[in-house]
Amino acid sequence: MLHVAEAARVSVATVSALLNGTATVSPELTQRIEQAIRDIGYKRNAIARSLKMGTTRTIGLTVPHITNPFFTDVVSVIQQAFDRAGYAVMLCCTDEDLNTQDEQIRLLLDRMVDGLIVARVGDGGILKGIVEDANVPVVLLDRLCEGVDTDAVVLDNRRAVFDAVTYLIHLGHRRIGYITGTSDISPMHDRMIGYREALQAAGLPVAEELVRSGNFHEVDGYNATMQLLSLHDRPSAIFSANNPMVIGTMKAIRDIGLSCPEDISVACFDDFPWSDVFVPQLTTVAQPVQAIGEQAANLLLDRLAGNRDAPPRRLVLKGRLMIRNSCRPLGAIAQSVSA
Amino acid sequence: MLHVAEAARVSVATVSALLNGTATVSPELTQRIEQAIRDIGYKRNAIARSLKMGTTRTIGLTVPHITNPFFTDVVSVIQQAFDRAGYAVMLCCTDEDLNTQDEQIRLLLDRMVDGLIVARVGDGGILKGIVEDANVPVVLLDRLCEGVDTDAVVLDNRRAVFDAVTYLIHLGHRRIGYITGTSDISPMHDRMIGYREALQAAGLPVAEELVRSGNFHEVDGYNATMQLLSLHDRPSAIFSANNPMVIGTMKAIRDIGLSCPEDISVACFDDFPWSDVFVPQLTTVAQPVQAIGEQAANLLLDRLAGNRDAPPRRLVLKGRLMIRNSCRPLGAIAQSVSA
DNA sequence: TGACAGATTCGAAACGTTTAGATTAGCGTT
DNA sequence: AACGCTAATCTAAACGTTTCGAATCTGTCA
Repeated sequence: MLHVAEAARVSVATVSALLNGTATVSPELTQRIEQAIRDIGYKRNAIARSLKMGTTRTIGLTVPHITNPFFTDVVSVIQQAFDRAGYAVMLCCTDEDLNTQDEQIRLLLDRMVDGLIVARVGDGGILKGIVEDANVPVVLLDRLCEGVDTDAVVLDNRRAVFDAVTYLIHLGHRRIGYITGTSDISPMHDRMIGYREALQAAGLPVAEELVRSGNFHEVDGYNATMQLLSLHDRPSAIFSANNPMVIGTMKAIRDIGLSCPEDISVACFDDFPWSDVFVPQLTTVAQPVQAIGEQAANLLLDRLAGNRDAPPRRLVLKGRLMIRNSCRPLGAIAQSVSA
Repeated sequence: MLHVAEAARVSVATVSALLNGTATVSPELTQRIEQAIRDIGYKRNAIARSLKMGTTRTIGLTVPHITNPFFTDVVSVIQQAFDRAGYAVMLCCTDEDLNTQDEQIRLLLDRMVDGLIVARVGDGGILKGIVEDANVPVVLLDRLCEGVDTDAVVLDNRRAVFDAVTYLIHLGHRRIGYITGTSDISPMHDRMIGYREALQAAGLPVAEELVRSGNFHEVDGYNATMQLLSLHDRPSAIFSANNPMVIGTMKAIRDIGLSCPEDISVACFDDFPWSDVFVPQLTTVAQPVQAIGEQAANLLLDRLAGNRDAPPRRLVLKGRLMIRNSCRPLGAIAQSVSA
């Protein structure tokens, strides 16, 4: 900017005024300055600007795994929304590890991000302190956090799983395997409640051996399914907690020599584009990813626009059961259906 | 830092020296300073640091679509690599649009990223000028760019498609539909050559009506497949350019009432975790995503480490044909196989 | 004619660091 | 006692902006 100012024979203050439109500058100087900018190929240094202004127009976004299609989609939506608003997005993957998450958040905070969207991992960590300091607004995505009172967008997980399990029960299933993620995050907790309530509502027992948990990876789903399938009285249906884990479930079913839905019915959380192009077409609980991403972005953008001291807002969205053909009717129902 | 210095009764220079280890500071002052840092909860402002140092320890990464699993995986690997090196990653999606890409790159450059990894889109744009200015190192990912001479990591696309099509020919297929992306980017160009060469090597004609192109989206794959399937003499096999497009292909096959591989064989570019868990298990060309991401990161990290004027390096990696059961043998071969 | 208002433009401080070079203190030598 | 050397610390300038308040200029009006 100094060079531009010299070349145009004006002060840097005038260049700045023109660039920001903060004061009127005469046509003549405007012309000279614009010419100088073109000649020099000047680009404003956003770092210096950030330092002075105290805002970077950059936000931080952390997710456990970007390769999980649910997060991929949400990240994509969020990125677009902030892009439209002129913000840059720094993306971090925490790999479901609390220490990693804390490091990443520190990294982002060091770089003075204006706000944070966090699909958190583990419990606690530095997140709580950050929200309490209230220097940078934080929006929780997908997962609430005990004792952290801030804006959040989540699914009605309890209800979503309740509906899915109830659907399986209506098909005649009595022993329904349930594969969950690590229990320390809110969605897994709520979904488990939905599972139990659905069984109870139908007067069915909750058999603890039918509940398995894993750390969200394909291999965890595989192992959990193997365990379920080698039970003496194995389940006739399995509900799996997310996309990577259901892939493990399908592989386990294949490897053990069974097939879906003939021998075992499968449903899972999270829908994806190819859910219905292969055989079996998977019955899933679709999350409104577009809405989730947009709402999270909007909550943060609203804070960034200055609405700092409104009370924390919590948005709860509804999932949608996508019934396809990976679950088959059992017993009497099967007969009436096939009749 | 000023407050810390005051609280510890030292100068800011000493605090800085301690923090950066650029000079020895006495045990006594060290202790006072550390105490003050704890008391105040001081965090160094990376923006001010960046301004002074001229480096942000942040890189920019642009991809056409993060929801394409290929890019998702590569982004994930790259993000991890830079995270390990203490860099932050700003992610942008260009949506296969040159103007968007130019805007995003400008946004990143404004923010003084130290380097750029670009899976480019369209042709030209501001990319060329940036590489020539040589202020920030650029690594091209997946796609080369005419006239832009810089580090790059790409696949041997010609060879990969040559192998895949040759495989189909060996199965007895003679009319092989080919669905490509927009032809202005290098991989699509090279792959097309691979397709033609494979046909020619087998003495087969290249029928132009069997070649269709689309803009990488599911719907484009759907439309292209519909066109291929409604040809008078329809192909017995289809090779589809990427993951979203092959989903469209599978949907079109289903909607038209055919099935794969019985009526039509399908293969595609890019492998993904669930390629082999559903029916049919897709035959694909797997790209070494891990290696691609790591190499791209390494090239850039090397430049960032100061190796600025080494000549541009171009890494060409090999794809791998993953043979599954979405392609069936035809004619005489089919008989000998089933015999 | 002189004072005043409004429109432009400018000088300089500030944002929070890093760092070159100056200063100071401590200590062994001669 | 004077000197030089080393180690520790400090002063102040710089990075590239924004912005406050002051300065200048041009008319206008009493």
